[in-house]
Amino acid sequence: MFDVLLSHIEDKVDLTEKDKSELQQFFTCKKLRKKQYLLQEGDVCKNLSFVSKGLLKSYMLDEKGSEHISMFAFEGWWISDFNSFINQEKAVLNIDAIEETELLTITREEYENLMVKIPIMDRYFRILYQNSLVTKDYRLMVFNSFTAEEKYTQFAEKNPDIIQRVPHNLIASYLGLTPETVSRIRKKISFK
Amino acid sequence: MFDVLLSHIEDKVDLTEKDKSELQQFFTCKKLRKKQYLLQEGDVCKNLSFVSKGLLKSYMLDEKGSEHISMFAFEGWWISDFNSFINQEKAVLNIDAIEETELLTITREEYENLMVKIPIMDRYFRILYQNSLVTKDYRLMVFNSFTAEEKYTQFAEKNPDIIQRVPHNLIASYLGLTPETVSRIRKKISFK
DNA sequence: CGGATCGTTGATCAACTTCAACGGTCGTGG
DNA sequence: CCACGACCGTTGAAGTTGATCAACGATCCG
Repeated sequence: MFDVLLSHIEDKVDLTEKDKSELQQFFTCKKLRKKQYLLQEGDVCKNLSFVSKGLLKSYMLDEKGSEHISMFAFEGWWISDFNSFINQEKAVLNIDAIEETELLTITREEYENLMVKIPIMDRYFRILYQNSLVTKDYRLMVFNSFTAEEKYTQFAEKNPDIIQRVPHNLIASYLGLTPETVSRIRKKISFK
Repeated sequence: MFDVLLSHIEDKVDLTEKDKSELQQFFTCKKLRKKQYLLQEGDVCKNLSFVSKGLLKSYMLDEKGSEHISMFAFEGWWISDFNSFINQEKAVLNIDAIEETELLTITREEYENLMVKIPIMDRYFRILYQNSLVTKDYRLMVFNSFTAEEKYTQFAEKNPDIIQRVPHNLIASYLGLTPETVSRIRKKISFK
């Protein structure tokens, strides 16, 4: 499972053999069953987690108790309540496993140490965050400008794999729509 | 104006005297009048720009020609169509100056060279992007979960300075609301 | 088998938008 | 230096999109 992380890092930066052997000790392996929490709101998010296998979702709960999904995390993705992790404040997000999941986690403190010990990791995370910002910018644009139908169709086009793997009600939540609305949109576009 | 950038960088990382003297040559100074474009959609975003003075907005236009503001950039902020800048694809955003503005800009190529020549800049941008992600995550949560009134009131609380400086119709656009709705919300909350 | 989960459909409802009109202020060019 | 136009904020009335509420069938899993 550690090799998933290594190859993910080596996609972005070059690691020496020394880097590779040092890297591993910063991370702890963790397994989650379906529906198991990685983080609950109110707690401080202690770890940044790399998904080596499985699938999770992060979401906030509104006053009525319904979920608003902020992201899915597949193999090769990182997940946390990022504000809580970086600033060590209370988490507003919950994170749990949609499928059985294997994680490699690093604490806030070790995250800082990692960059000091292996400076190229600054570059790795710089590039990772750079790409992540592009994605978030796009998603913000979708929320700020698109109709329900546009939201769903662009998502379905860009992410056919996710549509397959994740129940529609979760996709609805991710898009800021109700399951009913998504169902009706799917019906409508199936006529074409 | 260059010292604004320097002090912004030194808030996050330590620079040597050598770093500082080398840094300047990567950047070009640029001035914009009110309403002047920095970028128009369809063009490739050549530069990442640091605002040393003034205020800009970036926005997309919908099919009806109305603006959807994706961000404001004040002194000390960076702005670009980030996807266009990073991937050198066509921009979907327009950027123009709300006030008279002074910028320090760097090209895509020089941005890469900068990191190679001054590796601590990887760390700088890693931290910059890290903070930026926290902000974008929060904004996504607002879009995904909040009502119009909640959007406005949380924005007003967190950004009293922006409310002062930017016309309400632009704030409405930033929040994904109409100016009429914002006006009505303001009226409503003024009763309290 | 029985309960939980998921997707679907219909009817009603609420939030926010759209359209239209108006008054105030600012700044710019004649 | 004044007048005019552009821009901004406000208000009212009507319209629309998507949410809510309720019910039902299908499937999956323990």
